[in-house]
Amino acid sequence: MPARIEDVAAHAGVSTKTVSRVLNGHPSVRAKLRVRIEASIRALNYVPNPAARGLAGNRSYLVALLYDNPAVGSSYIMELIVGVLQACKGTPYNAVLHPFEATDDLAAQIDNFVATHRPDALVLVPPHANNIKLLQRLDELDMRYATISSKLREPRIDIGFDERKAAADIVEHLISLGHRRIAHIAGLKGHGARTWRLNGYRDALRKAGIPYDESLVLEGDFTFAAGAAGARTLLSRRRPPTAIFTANDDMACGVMREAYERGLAIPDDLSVCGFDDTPVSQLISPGVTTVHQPCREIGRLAVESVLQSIRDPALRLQARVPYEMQLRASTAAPGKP
Amino acid sequence: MPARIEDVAAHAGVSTKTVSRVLNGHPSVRAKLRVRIEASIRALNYVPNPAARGLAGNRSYLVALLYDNPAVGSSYIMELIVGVLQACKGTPYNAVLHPFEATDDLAAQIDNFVATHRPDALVLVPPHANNIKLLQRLDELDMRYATISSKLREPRIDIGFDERKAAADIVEHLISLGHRRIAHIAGLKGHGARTWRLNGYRDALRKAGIPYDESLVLEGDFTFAAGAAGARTLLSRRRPPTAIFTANDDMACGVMREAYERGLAIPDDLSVCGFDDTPVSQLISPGVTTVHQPCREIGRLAVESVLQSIRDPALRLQARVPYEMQLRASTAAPGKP
DNA sequence: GTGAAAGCGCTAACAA
DNA sequence: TTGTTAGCGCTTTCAC
Repeated sequence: MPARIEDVAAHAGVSTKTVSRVLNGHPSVRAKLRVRIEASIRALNYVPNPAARGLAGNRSYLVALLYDNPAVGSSYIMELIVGVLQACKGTPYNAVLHPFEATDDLAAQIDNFVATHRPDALVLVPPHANNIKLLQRLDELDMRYATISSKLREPRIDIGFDERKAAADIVEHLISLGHRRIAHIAGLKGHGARTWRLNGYRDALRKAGIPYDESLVLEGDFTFAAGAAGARTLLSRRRPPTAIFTANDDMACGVMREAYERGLAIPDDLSVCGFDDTPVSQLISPGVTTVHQPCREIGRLAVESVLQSIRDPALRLQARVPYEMQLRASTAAPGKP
Repeated sequence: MPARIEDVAAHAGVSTKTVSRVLNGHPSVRAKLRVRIEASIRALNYVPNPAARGLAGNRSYLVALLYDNPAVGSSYIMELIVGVLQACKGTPYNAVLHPFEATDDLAAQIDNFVATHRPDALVLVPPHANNIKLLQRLDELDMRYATISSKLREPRIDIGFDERKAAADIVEHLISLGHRRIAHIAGLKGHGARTWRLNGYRDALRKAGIPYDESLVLEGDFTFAAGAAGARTLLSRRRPPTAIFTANDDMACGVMREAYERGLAIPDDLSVCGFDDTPVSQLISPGVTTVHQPCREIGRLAVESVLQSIRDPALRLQARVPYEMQLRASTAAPGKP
C-alpha cells in the first residue's frame, strides 16, 4: 500500500493540512517546515492520490484537447499532442483527447463530455476554436479554455503564430526566384488559416507590385484531392502559373501528383510551396518548400497557459510563437516560358 | 450542482447501493427495479462523478497508451489512438498517452508513472511490447496490460496482424509482375516487424523458387534516411535490383528520394513497395504499393480486451486482425535490363 | 502560520 | 435481492 498524506504528516510531525499546503504550493508554510515535509515526502515515496485530491478539491486533473475528426491534418494534431504532453509532464495533469464534429447538438455534446469527464481545462483547435456557439457554451459552464489559432477578435487565451506574415514570406521567396504568375490554392472558408494565408499572399504580391489576379486563386479544403483538382484547373490554362502556393502541405502533395501525371518536372517546370511543414513535406521528392508551423510549442504554451488560468481566471494571453521557413527543392527559378 | 447518487436513490425510492449496482452493471438487480432506476438517472440527468467512483473503488478510469518517442511512425501512433479513443467512447474510461524511452531506469519510470496517474490498464506498442523487463515489472505491479504486435512467445493479450503473410503477399505481387532481383530493406533489430517482414520476404522467394541472396537484404531503422542510404547502396551495384521492398513506408520514401536524385523513374526503372499504409504512401507520387496495417482496429481491440481483462484477469487473447494490400503506382513490370 | 474535524460522492463489506 | 454502514485519501472550512 502506498503512503498516504497521513503517513507523511506523522513522519514530519505536522498535521495533514500542512502537508496538503506544501503539496499545493500554498505560500503560508514556513520554509523550514516545508523543507522538512518535502524530505518526508521523498523518504516515504509519497505520491498524492489523484482521485482523492479530485474528489476533495472538485478537480479532475484532466486537460482535454478538443479537435475535429482527424481526417484533416492528423499529423498536425499529433504534433500538437506532443507539446500538450510536454506541458503536462511533471504536473498531476493528464491530457485527454476528444475528437468531435461540430453538429447541431454541439452544446449537448459538450455538456455530455464535460459532465462525464469533468475536465479542468480545455484546449480548442480550429475549427472549434472559431465556433462562437461552442465558446459561449463553455463560458456559461464557466470552463477554462485556451484556443489555438482562433480567428475571433478577442480570444481570452489564444496561441498561434503570424500566419499572414509567414505566407507573405513564402510568396516573397517565390518572387525573389523570379516568379510572377503565382497561383494560390486557399483553404476552407471559416478557417482563419484560409484568410491569413490568402492575405499574406496578397501582401507579398502588392509589395512586389504584381497585380492581384483573381483567376489564380482557387478554393480548397486542405485535402490532397483539392490540391490535385486545383492544379488540374490551373495547369490547363492557356498561360499556366509558374508557381503554386497551397494553404497546406497535403494540397501541395496534390499539386505534385497532378504535375507528375502531366509529366511536369518540379521545380523545373513548376515550383510548389506548401504550408505547415508536416512530415510528408520532407518525405516526398523533391522536398516541399514550406513554413514550419511550431505546433509543439503552440500545444505546450496552450496547456501551460490554460493551467495557469485555473489559478488566475483573469489571465489573458495572445501569444504568437516564432515560425521558420523551410526552403527545400520544390522551388526554383521559373523555366523558359 | 449536478445530481448525486443519493438524489437518484431518493427519486427512485431505493438505496444508493442499488443505484450503484445498476451503474456498475451488477446482475443482482431485478429487471423492474433496474428500469425504474435507469429512468430516474435520465430524469435527473445524473452522471457519476469519476473522482468519487475512483476513490471508493480504487480505480482511475484511465487507460494509458505507452509508446516510444514519436519520431518513428507518428502517424502509426495517431491511427492507433483513433482506435483507442473509439474503444473508450461511451465508457467512463479515458485514454492517456505516455511516450517514453526504454532507458536503464525503465522500471523507475514505470513505477513513477503508475504511482502518479494510477492507470487501470496499459496498452504497449513496440518496442515496449517486446520489453521483457518492462512486462515483468508490470506483472509485479499486478497491472493489466495488452500488447500490440508483440514478438514474445506467449503474450497474455496481444493484438496484431499476420505481418509475415502480408510481407509475403507483397513480394509475391512483385514476383507476379516479373521481378526476380528483389531487394529488401529490413527493419530495426529487436522489432518483431523486422523478423516477420523479412521472413515473409524469404517465404515468397522460396515459394517462387528464387534463391535467397543475402547481398540484397540490408538493415534499416525504419527512417527515411535509412531507406535513402539503403537505396544508394543497392542502386550502386553492378546489377541493381529491379524492385525494392522496404519494411515500412518511410523507408520506401527514402528509396524514392534516392531514385529521384539519380533520375530513375518509378515504376519504370525501379519498383518500390512499402509497408503500413501510412498517409504518406498516398500523398507521394507515384502512390506507394504497401500493406494497409489495420491500426485503428488494433487499437480498438487492444483497449476493449484490456478493459475486459480488468473484470476477468484470466482473459487471454491473441487476435490477428485482417489486413489489406494497397496496390498503387509505384510497382510495375520490370523494364528492359 | 498551523491544526482539528467535517465532508467530497461513491463503493465494499457485511447484514438483512 | 436489497439496505446499512463505514470508509477511500484528500482538501476545506474554521478555529487557534
